[in-house]
Amino acid sequence: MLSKKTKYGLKALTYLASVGTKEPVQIAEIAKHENISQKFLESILLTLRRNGFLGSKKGKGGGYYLIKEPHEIPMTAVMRVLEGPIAMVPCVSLNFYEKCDDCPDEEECSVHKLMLQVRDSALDVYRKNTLADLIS
Amino acid sequence: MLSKKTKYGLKALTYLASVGTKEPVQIAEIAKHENISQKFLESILLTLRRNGFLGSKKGKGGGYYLIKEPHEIPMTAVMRVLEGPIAMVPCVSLNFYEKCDDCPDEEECSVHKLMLQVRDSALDVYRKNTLADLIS
DNA sequence: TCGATAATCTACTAAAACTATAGGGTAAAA
DNA sequence: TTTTACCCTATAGTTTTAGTAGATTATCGA
Repeated sequence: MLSKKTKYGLKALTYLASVGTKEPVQIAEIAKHENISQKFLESILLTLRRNGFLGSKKGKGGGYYLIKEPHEIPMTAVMRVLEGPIAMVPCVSLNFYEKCDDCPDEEECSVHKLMLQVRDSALDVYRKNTLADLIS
Repeated sequence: MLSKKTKYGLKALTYLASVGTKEPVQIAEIAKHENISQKFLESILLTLRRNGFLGSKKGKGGGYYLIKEPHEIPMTAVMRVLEGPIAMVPCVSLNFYEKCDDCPDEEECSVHKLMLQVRDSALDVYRKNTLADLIS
């Protein structure tokens, strides 16, 4: 299940992209437009800023804005920051690999075999979608 | 993240399939072979039985066994029973559809648009894999 | 320059939900 | 009467989803 954090984060990014301008947009405006708890959104936008997706400006006329162009923001990057690993099991993760402690042989493991395919197919989708593709 | 319930369930099914025979296999044997907490596995096998994947036999010589042939068990069915909906958001779920209460227009929603593709790609994988495909 | 105001930033807390597991007893089959 | 699945309950731990309180920084008007 997709976490609300990711859901809200995606919606916020989409909103910022759809606004188009590089002018800062206030948290309150995003929260209201997308029906998101403002305080929760606050922390989400913060992590998006810390990870290089957003810039921010304090004080009057402040807010958040996209640093890059929407078509330069692949969903792989967004998902990894908001939702974590794309793989459903650490043993098939590209960026967060971990060996299963219960599994003696990865090559023989049915879960590994299946989840490798799932990861690849999800990766395909996330790679071919940028933020620009999600705006209608 | 894949739950351990699903992981263990898949491993148990794979083990039963790899044994080949229709003879009942005890919970303890499966648990030991796959390094699974026996008590936890117990409840997992129970739900697999209730959902028509396994048969069981009590008493001496009892245990669990596959009801169908491995190639007749698609991963879609297994995943839906163990992990729940394949979709990451209810609004793109085929079998568990629910409207988002915060989202005014699904057609315009970026999350909807992205997760629809993710669902379809995952569905592809699960549909073309049966239990038989996971045995090496 | 000095405050007032507007906004982000930070840390702490907490309720709720979910996950994984353990315990103990019941029922049925051999 | 032994062996096994079955069933119910509890619980520790983790994650999620926020809410609260205030600090910090930038802008603007006087």
